[in-house]
Amino acid sequence: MVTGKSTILDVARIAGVSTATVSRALAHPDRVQQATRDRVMSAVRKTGYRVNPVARNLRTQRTNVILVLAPNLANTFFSRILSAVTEVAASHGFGVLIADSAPLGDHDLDVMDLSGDGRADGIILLDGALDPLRVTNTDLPLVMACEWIEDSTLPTIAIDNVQGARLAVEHLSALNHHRIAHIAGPVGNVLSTARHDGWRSAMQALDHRIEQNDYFAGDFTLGSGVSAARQWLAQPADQRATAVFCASDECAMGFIGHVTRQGLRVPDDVSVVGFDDIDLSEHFLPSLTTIHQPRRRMGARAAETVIRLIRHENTAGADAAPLPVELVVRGSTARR
Amino acid sequence: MVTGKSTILDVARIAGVSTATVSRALAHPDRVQQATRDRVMSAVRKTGYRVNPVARNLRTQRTNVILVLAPNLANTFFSRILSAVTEVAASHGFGVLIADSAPLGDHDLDVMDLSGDGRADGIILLDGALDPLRVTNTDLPLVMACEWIEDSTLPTIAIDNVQGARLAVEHLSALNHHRIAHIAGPVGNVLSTARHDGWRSAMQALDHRIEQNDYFAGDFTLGSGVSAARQWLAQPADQRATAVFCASDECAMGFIGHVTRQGLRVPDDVSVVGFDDIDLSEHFLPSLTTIHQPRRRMGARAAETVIRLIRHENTAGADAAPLPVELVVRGSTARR
DNA sequence: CTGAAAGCGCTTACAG
DNA sequence: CTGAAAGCGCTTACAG
Repeated sequence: MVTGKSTILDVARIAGVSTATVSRALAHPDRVQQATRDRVMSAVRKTGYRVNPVARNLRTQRTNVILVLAPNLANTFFSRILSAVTEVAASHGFGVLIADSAPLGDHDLDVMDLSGDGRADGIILLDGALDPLRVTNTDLPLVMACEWIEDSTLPTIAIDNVQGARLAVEHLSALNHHRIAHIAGPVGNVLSTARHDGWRSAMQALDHRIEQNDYFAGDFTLGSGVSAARQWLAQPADQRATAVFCASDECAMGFIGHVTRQGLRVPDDVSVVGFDDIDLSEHFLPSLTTIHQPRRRMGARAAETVIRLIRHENTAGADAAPLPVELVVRGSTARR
Repeated sequence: MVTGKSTILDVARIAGVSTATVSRALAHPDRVQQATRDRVMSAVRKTGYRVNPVARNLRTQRTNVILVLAPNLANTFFSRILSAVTEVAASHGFGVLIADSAPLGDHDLDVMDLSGDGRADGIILLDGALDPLRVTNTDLPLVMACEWIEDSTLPTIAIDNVQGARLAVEHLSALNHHRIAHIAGPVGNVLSTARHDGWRSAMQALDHRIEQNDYFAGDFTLGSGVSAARQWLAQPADQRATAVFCASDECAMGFIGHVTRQGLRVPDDVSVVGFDDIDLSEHFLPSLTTIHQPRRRMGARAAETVIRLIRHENTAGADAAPLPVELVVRGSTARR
């Protein structure tokens, strides 16, 4: 019997008790007499009453929700992280709300925004390009995950991107490749920078010269893999890098797709390594050699960390060592 | 100069005005004298004040947010829909919050939940398995998108799934395939059912018999494509379907990946059609023939519809005809 | 075990 | 143009 939205007062009237009792019957059933509780519950059913979360939040100063701010929901990389966050949060009694952080960058969020206090008890920020001071009003616990902010002291869950790049380069080098090109991620992004650095330093450590044409700009997308492939193909065949390390799996797939359609073969004509190990990588043709990121663990750890912060529990180890990455050798790389 | 969280009262005191004036200076600058406004703004800056959205929502009974409930954030299919929703919403002054609808199915959300009134002004529900009566407290405008609920009168934005399946089958038939198998989506899902029906009726209309072994259970995932491929391969080579229509692109990629790794070739040995046209489909090897869904348009239309509902504007045409699908012929299908 | 009352942080008629 | 006051829908000490 649902009729319009009813408040706690409606329920109280029907049950013949005070609103305080209704509230207690719902939140602390043991603190109200059995008979009273029954009357309340029946009134709740009769009215279809549900507590207004906003009113409750305002009163209790808690929301039991964690807000996740992601830079790009169109990036398949985040999905598994989000589901891990949701799971862990649920097991601690928190709900998870997700918002695209891109709009926040544009607008002026000085005074009003999606993320402010009151809507959430804590924030997980996946976007290293956002100024966290602008994201939240001072007091809200905030943890960074995946990306990070240089010189900040925020608790951060991330992998060792430099090491990931190094593993890729060493693998290729061990297969006798010396000319190893790199297709980078978006300029300015911390992940791009770290992977780029890892590539450069590993090349140097192995005494492989980096040719001027072996760096390709990109942005993690399929499309950027395609356009890098075009540029690479435009180089004289005998002067091309024999292997390519891509800043993301999607980019690698774009590269392989284009190059293959142009008649070359991977890995026979060129070896390719990705980064991320998204679900599709093992099913791609050829299956993709890549750097595995523990996405579930990152999500879970991020959730645990904010929750601990929210509860003022010991946070030691929160910003501990980066999570380990792993080289997964599959079909897109071969001995030269 | 940010020091703890400050309230409107702090600002008022510093500016030497009432809280009413602070509120007005922020929300309706034109209604307060220039000089006063300046004092308020400077106090705002000094305190780092941001309005508490929860308090405002409670007072105004509006949130300016739209909540999107998605069944599975790990499904790459939703990302583009979500970004379209976010864009359109932003252009109308609404923020978008996203939540995983899966946990809602489990728990008892009779009394408290993520989606209740107060947190959002309207809901876009992408999950046809959820009972919308339980999702929202009566009054919140709700529109279904992608999936729908049989026999409900909710405004619904969807494509013609039966027609999509039909296009796939007709394409394959025109390429001289008569044995066209189907790998289905999850049982009970409206999309699965519609695509399955479309396959069956198209086969019938074309006078192609459906062999008992030509239906494979699945669930839209890569993995389900792989296991269908195993079953298909287990059939005697001369008794297998020569073409497969998959309920999703991911499933098709899983099928192609496995079958190729087992030494067969697509499309030479078997033609495959997917459904969705996700970003990767054109880059996959072979590129995937599939049914294109206008994901951006669906997201945009869903957003426009809820917003119109929220504003009590004319909703005519909201549940108009389904959006058109389109066959995209690429490399995974060939003449038999 | 239950109720009256205060208060969470805002906004908005209503006066002036 | 500005302020005092009420009220959005709850919860929680505090009495009884």
